[in-house]
Amino acid sequence: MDADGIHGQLDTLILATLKRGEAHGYAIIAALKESSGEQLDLPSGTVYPALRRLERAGYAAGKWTQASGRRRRVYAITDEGLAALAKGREDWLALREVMSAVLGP
Amino acid sequence: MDADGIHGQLDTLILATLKRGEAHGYAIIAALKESSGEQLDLPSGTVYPALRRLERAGYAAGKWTQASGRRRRVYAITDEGLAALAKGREDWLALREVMSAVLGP
DNA sequence: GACTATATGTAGCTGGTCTACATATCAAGA
DNA sequence: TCTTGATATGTAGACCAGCTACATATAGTC
Repeated sequence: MDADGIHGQLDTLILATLKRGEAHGYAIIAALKESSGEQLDLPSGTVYPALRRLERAGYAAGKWTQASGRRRRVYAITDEGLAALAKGREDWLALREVMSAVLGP
Repeated sequence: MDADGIHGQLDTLILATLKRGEAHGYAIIAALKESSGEQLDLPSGTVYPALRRLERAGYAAGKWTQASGRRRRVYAITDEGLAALAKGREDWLALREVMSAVLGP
C-alpha cells in the first residue's frame, strides 16, 4: 500500500510505532513496513513532515544523535502523544464500526 | 462522528448507500445517519460537493426530479461506480489489516 | 571510483473536507 | 397569518494533509 491509502491514520501509525520505543524517521519507515507485513511503504516526503508536525504539536520530542558518523533525529513519544494515540485509536475504532455498519460485515 | 473522522472514505460510504438504490443528497445524509446507527451526521457542505465529484468522475448519474413541489437531484450508481465501490472496499480492507497489524488486535 | 544503503529534508502542488452562508418549499402550530 | 422547523440544494473561501520530485550528505562495498 502506498501512502495515499492511509487516509488520516498516518499520525496514529507513527505514534503507535513510537510507543514501542524511540526511533528516527528512517527507522520508523522500516518499522512500519515490517509491522504491516511489508504492506506499507511510506515515502520520506510523507513521514518527515509528519514527524515535524507531531513535534510541533507536542506529541513527540526529537533530539539529534550521532550514530557511526550519521546524524539522526530520534523521536520519543510524549505524554500528550500517548493521549493522542489513545484518541487516534478510539477514532479508528469508531470509523471501523461505521464502515462495517454501512459496507456490511 | 462528524465528517472529519471519515478520512477519505466518504466516496465509498456514499457509493455503498447508492448501491442500495438511487437517492438524493438529503436522503443520503439521512440514510448514512440511520445505517451507521446515528453515528454519522455529515454536513451538506461535505456531501453535495462529493456527489458532484462522483458525477464528474462518472461514478454516479444525477437527474432532476420533482416531489411535492421540491426539486431533487436524484443520483444512481453507474457501472463504473460499482467498480469504484469494489475498489474502495478492497482499499478499506487493506487499511484495516494494516491498522490491526500496527495497532494490535 | 562508483554505486547502494542509510538518513533527512524542502518546494510546490493537489484535493478533500470544513465552516459559514444563501436560497427555496412545505407543514404545523400559535 | 405568521413564524418556525424540516426538507432540500448548493456556493465561497480556507485549511492542511499527503503527494511527487528534488536536494543533500555519509558509510560501506565492489
